[in-house]
Formats: sequence, C-alpha cells, structure tokens
Amino acid sequence: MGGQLAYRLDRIPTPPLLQAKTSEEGDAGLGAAGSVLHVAQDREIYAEGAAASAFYKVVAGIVRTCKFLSDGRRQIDAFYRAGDLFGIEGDAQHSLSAEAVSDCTLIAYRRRCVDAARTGGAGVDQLFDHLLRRLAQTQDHALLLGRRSALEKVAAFLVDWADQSAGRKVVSLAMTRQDIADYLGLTIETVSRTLSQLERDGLIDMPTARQIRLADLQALRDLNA
Amino acid sequence: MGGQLAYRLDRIPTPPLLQAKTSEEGDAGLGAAGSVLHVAQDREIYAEGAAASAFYKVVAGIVRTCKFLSDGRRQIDAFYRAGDLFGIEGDAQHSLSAEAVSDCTLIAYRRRCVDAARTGGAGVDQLFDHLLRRLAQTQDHALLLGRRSALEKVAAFLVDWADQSAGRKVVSLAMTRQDIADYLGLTIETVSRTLSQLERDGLIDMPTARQIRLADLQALRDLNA
DNA sequence: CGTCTCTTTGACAGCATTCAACGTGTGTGG
DNA sequence: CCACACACGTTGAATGCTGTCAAAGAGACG
Repeated sequence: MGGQLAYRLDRIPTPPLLQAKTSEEGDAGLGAAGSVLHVAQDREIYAEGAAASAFYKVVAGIVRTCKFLSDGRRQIDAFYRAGDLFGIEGDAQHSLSAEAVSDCTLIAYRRRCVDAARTGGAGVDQLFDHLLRRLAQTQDHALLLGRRSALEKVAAFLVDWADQSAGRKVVSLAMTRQDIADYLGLTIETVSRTLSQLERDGLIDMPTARQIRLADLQALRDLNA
Repeated sequence: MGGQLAYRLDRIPTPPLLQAKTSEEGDAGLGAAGSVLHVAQDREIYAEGAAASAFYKVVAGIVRTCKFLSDGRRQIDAFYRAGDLFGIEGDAQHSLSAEAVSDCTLIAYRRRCVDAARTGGAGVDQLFDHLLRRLAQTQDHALLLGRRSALEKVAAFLVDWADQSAGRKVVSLAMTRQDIADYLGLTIETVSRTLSQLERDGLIDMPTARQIRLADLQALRDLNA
C-alpha cells in the first residue's frame, strides 16, 4: 500500500479554474437563477474543504466527486451525468472535491437556495429527494466496497452504468481505468484483468477499451445476486 | 468468499418483535409525539424492504443498520447511540435493516412527520442537518472501506468510537468482533489479529476483549493521516 | 464444573496488489 | 505518409495482505 505515493500524487488535478460564461438562465425545478460554466477535462470544479458557495447541475459531460488520503490514495464517491445535481453541502465547506471527467457544461446555483429551502422555502422537496437518493446510493456503494469481490464490483459497475445509459447494451465509458479502479476500491490492473476475464467468459465484448457491449446482461446481474 | 454462507446465515436475526410500551411523550426537537419501545439484544427493529412507517431515536443502548447480500455477507452502515436518529427514508421502504446491538430503548416517530417537514412543516432544518451529516459520514465510511488497510480501518474505528465516547481514553465496545468486522469490511479474525498487533505495539491495552484503552491516541490518529 | 458463545492464535491458501514489460491508439512533426 | 512520443491499457510474475479452516483459550451462566 506504500508504493502508490509518487504515482498517485501525479494524478492530483490542477487548481480550480472555472471559465465561467456570463450567461444567466432560469431553472424551473429550483426556481432560482444559475450561471452556466464550462470546465475542461480533468479540471477541478471545487476542492475538498473549499467554501461551498454554490452547488451545480450537470448539463453535459461527466463529473466525479472524490476524497483523497494524504498519500494520494483516492476514493471516487460518484459519477454525475447530465441532469444530476452535485455539491450540495450542509457545512460551509465541501466535503468532497469535484472534477470534470470529460469536458463539462454546468449550471452553478447559489448556495443560499439551499439555506432558503431549509427554512421552508421553495424546492425543499426536491432537495430532500436528492439527499435521500444520494444517501441510499452511497450506502449501496459502501456495501459494494466492503463486501464484494473484484469480479462482482466490476460487474456491478457495468450494470449500473448500462442502466443509466437508457438501457442500451453498449456502454461508452467516459472515464479511465484509473477512475473505475478508484470508484471500485481496486487497482487499475485488477480492473483491466477483470474486464479481460469477463470478455474471455463471453459476458462482454470490448470493441475498444472505452466501448463495452454487455453480451450477457443477465449473467452480469447474477454476479450480484 | 464462498465459505461464509452457512456460517453467516446463522447470524441473521429473528423477525421483528417490537415490544412497544404504551407510553407517549412529547419531543421538543421534532415537535411530534413518539411512542417508547424496548428492543432486546440482537432483535431486529425493522427489516430492509419493510414499510418505513416510522423512524426512531435512540434513548439507550446501541443500534446497528446494515445490508445483506443474498449469501449472507453483511455490511454494517452505522452504529447509533443515545440521542441519534435512524430509519428516516425517502422511499416507502427501509433501505437498510436495523438491529439492536444491545438491549435498547427507542422512541418511534410516525413517518408523516418527515413528509410534513418535506412540504415545509416544522423540523425541516433538523431533518436536513441529520441527512447531510449521515451523508458525509457514509462518504467517509466509503473511503475507509475502499482505500484503507486493515490496520488503518481498526485504528480509525477505535478513534471514532473514542471521540464519540466523550473523549475518554477507555472505550467500552458494545458490539462483537463480528460487528466490527462487518462494519470495517474485514473478517473477525483479521480484526482480532489487528487488535492484538496494536496491543503488542503498545498503542492500546485490552483489559478485557470489550474494554480497550487507547494508550497512544496520537499514534492511532497518525495511522489515518 | 460443564456448556456455550465469543475471542484469539496458528497454518495455509488465494485474491488483489505490486512491479515490470509490452501493446495500442492518438496526435504531432518531419 | 510515416515516425515518434506519450498517455492509456493489457498482461505476466511474484509478493503479501487478508481470508479460510481449524483448534485452543477466555468468560458468562446455569
């Protein structure tokens, strides 16, 4: 567990640089104005511990939220896709950092929308739903991290990602093997080996490394009985 | 990962049997009446998937919430102590099961208190805080499960538990080694071995298996840099 | 004092990691 | 158009951490 240091520290992204555009637009759901911004691939959106002055909605692209240990080990908490909210905090500070997996378009909302909702304003219900769903997802993730084998983890990841991809059987992975590994609590090599094994066993096809066809979706699901 | 089946299935608790007393008492915080009930050690409070008709506050004793895989593998999500709330769900069903680690006294609140709060009623703020705190804790737990070694996990558990025990240096563990293992994503043997190693190294003393004195709290904290 | 559960310890096996080398794909410049 | 660099991904060999299987120790309780 020691040798990851130099290796992993290399991967820590550059400081935040939000190339915000000045456009403003309303948002029916939250009833609050938000400013659109673009973030380049691998750029940090906010750091763990940074002031939580805003939260975000993904318009396009993929976002990851993660935590780091002091020696560079990383745990990805979640990937966010178009339509997802992230960065809502109770504290004044963000408890995770957020980074762009691919080039992203986001809408930033002012934090006080959350505070307003908490005291009974509009959007309470929506925020509640979001928090409850995130909590349930994080609990499922903990079960996966604590009690599943590498094979089960990778299968679960593929099935989840496929479900979110409108049920299509070919999933396009926006993230690297390193991202997948840090999401599943594995190493990049184990992820790669496990995918190869799934392909040998006929459960998946990999036309390219980032394009995965789920040839036997049922078998993949069964791995997570 | 296979041989756990028969072994683990033995540990699944008996069906719910809430020996509710008929007393009623007001609760200043939530502004809602709750009924007091007692649950014996290892009894189930509610099952995963059961109707979430109520949520609970711990008056005395320790509660665990957990998830099971179909083969009996268990992941404990959290331990709750006097004053803690648990069982608040967005869905109609509980996403985790809850069990009494020790004999417990609880207050059950009607679920509609949550629904009322969601639509802007009293207690919104309190519920929000609870959810946000739980989410942050679960995210930390995921980092521990995914990226920490056995030694780091056990040290983190002891430090956490000590923090919650009013900072005293001698912690009384209400739970078994099996509970600790299922919380940390380890086996009972690894937990035991790791505790023995910490004792050999002088970081802790174990007068009894359930009484642990943190002899070198700083060193324990340093294990989780 | 025996029984039962919980815990500890030992020996061994196996899965995931580590370390290392080799492919593969893409973009750039000659 | 090809050569090269570079990042990303795959594969192999060996180590090691944690799990598995087994047995013995320690308390609690009747």
